[in-house]
Amino acid sequence: MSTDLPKAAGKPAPAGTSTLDLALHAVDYLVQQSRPASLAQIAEALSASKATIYRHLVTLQRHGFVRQEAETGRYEAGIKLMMLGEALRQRFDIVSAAREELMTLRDHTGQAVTVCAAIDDELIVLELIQGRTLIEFSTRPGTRLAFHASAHGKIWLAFGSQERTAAIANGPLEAWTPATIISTQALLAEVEAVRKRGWATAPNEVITGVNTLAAPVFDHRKILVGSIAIVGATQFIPPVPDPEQIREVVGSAERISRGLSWQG
Amino acid sequence: MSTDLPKAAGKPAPAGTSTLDLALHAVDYLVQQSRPASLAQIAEALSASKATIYRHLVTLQRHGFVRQEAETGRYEAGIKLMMLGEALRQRFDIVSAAREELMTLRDHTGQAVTVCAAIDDELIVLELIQGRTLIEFSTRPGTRLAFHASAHGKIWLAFGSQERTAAIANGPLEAWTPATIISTQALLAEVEAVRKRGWATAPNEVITGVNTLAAPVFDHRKILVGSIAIVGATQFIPPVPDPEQIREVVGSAERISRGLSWQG
DNA sequence: AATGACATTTCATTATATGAAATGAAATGC
DNA sequence: GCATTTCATTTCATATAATGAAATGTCATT
Repeated sequence: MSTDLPKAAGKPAPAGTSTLDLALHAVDYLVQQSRPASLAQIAEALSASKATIYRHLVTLQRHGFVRQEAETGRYEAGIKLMMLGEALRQRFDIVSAAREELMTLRDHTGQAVTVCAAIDDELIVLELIQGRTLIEFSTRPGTRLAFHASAHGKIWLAFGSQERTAAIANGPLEAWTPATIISTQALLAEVEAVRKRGWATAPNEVITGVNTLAAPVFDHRKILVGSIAIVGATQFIPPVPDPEQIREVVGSAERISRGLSWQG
Repeated sequence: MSTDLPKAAGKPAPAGTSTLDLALHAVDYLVQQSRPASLAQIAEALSASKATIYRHLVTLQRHGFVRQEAETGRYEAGIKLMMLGEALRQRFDIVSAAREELMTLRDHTGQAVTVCAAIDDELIVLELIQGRTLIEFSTRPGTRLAFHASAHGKIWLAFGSQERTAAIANGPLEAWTPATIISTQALLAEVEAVRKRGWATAPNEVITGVNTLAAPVFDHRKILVGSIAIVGATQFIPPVPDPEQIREVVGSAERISRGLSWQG
């Protein structure tokens, strides 16, 4: 019974480095904690010895990923993570290409404006410009959105890769609110409708009382590279938005797309 | 970006983990690159073997710190860094305590509003609310500011720890523009003036043509926990700001401080 | 002074990361 | 269509480098 098929069932050798794995778990742990954690606490949470964790924290600290409270000696996540996050955000062409247009969109509609991009199986907010009323939930840059339960997500399902759309539609669809679409059929129908009309909404699907109106941004190859949206209370952005609002959002998206075409 | 020097004379053993050190350097490298990098390229840049780097990248990828381009197999920084950065930002009490007040401040002044906090020897932007005119440079959350060359920085020098103020004033003072204060004496005099009047400006000191007007936010123990500011072109925020602008900014800062007192 | 709660260091032990070279896979050139 | 180049990936023997238990240092609090 020679079962020497390496990748048959389980994974005996994950082919990585366990030292690094432990250290990264420590970073994750520290980010999750809202208060600085003691060395013993971290060691216990990760089932490692204090000495090991200590050495890793020293190295992480040298790199700025972790910082130590001067008074208590406790450890917490380092602000370098914020700097790295911002550096990463800047890499998306759409962020710089869209700036002025997004300000105009906000001023014309009065609503908050957001920009999203999908990377692999993650949909992430890249930009938020606050409108007249304060929108805080699920809109900060760095936030992850659900493909099936957000207007941005529907844009990506409608105009992004078909593989992703199939995978998402067939996967489990979590209900964020009672209005979230959780049936595969209903989702595919909605996505088809979005593709036809060129814009998407998600009234009450992320947070009850909040609606979003999104449109796609394409690059010079007509490949989807981002989505923009206005976000606001349902009283300002109705489930069926004003034609004027739709015109503004779709028009902005088209102008940004045109701007991206020039970069060849 | 300078992480460490080998400490020529003092300590022969740096007391860390070299494996982790290498992996963190890889993350730094990938964040700095604007394009995805090949395995060989990373290995060469870090003077390590491809096998080693490969294993580290696999582990980093499992944790989301790194991602691999599907087509080319090249590696780039992962969006998890953005998510961690945002999670970290949320931890600052002042961010949630100040939200509504900042919106009001923006609407009253029409200018962009920023919030900063200092951690150890870093001054970092935590929040930006765009005004009527677009302000982009040195104002994004996650950006690091110079203590001696920003209105936020002067607030921290005036109302923060005296050790830091002494260290910064005696350290090298880089000139960002011709107007940046680079003399220790001039800086200390300016800081003293800021302490007396309760607000700070930095006209043309960060970027020529841009001015910032900042004020301190204290917690219930009267300890400085943040600074808020309006940022705009010098034509909107003159080197000597309007009394009305000063009243708005200082008033907002005081109301946020009052809000923080209730959290005991 | 004595205690306790913590971060830090030491040190022997071996588990584990390592690099050279082989392999596989996919473009590119002739 | 075959040879060549350029990658990422895997293998494997070896020694480096990470590890945990326990000792030490440090700073409060009693």
